[in-house]
Amino acid sequence: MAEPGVLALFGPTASGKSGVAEAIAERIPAEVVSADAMQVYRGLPILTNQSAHPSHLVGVWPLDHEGSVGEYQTLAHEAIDAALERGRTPIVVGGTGLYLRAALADLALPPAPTADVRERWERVYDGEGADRAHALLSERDPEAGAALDPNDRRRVIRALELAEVGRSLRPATDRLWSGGMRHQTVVFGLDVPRDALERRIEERTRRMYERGVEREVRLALARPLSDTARHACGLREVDELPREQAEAAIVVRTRRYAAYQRKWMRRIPGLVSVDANRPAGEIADEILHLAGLRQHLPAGRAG
RNA sequence: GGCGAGGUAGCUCAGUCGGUAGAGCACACGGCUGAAAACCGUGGUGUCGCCGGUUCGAUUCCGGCCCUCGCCA
Repeated sequence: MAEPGVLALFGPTASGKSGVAEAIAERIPAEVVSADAMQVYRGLPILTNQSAHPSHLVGVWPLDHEGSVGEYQTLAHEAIDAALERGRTPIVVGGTGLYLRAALADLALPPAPTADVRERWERVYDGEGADRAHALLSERDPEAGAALDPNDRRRVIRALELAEVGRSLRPATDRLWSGGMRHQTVVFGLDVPRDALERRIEERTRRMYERGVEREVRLALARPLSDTARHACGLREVDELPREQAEAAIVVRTRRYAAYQRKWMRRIPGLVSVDANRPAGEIADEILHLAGLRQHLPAGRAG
């Protein structure tokens, strides 16, 4: 059996993904590739919980850059392929389900909109109403119209943009999770019981303040921010609320995000679930064993 | 101790001129194709503080008690 070319790690916030990736990288020649829509940004390392361990696609975009999955996909493919060429195992570590998927597969992403086209459809949606915009969409792209709720402003506008250039938001093929991977890949899901995760989230939030998020956020907000970066969990809370309230609000938001990530975990086909409520080294050993990868430097740990 | 306000969902609160109740947030579930830590959809999870009275029927009206907050002692 061929050894897997790519390892992927997915799990909710605070499930210990980066620690496990790091432990794997200590055991085999590997390179970590991040699949996280917020850690790609440079300037909020504490808030977005960037790890000190070297990793591709962490901190590569300035905060005023309007990022996208499409752009990320290209960069991720380059990083993964380059690591393979160096004879190292890429470990794709993600928090963001869509980004992880884009890194591993070849999503046929439709073209990006031009600014004026988007603006025009936004005006239609906001000016003539959701129902009118949705009706217009149903005329031009009945399939997309049927699939979307008129209230889904973002997608209705996007679908109208695509219809204008002869594309569709609803291509018949290339469903999000049905396509194949670009390389031989095993995806591991890190599983942590909810109450344990809750404690880790609380702990992490407290530490963010000890490490100086308030200053970090103040500096970030003093400069232009893209809409994407503006949505980082906790940015508003740290800025607008006193510490105690902000901490509570961030814990709630992070918990909700973790639930959302668990949802993604459930729909990744072939995901191998791993108990992550134990030391990172143990998890790394199990993952390497399950993936059929031999450890190169078992030194003091050989069994 | 006296006066006043209040006790309804996990939280903040609305409401029922007597027919066992509903918003926001939280939570659960589902969707998602160049914004994904985003966006959209579905779902009410409840001893209406406790005990008694009036009533066919009380969370609602009456009495008592308990608790919280404020003001005065």
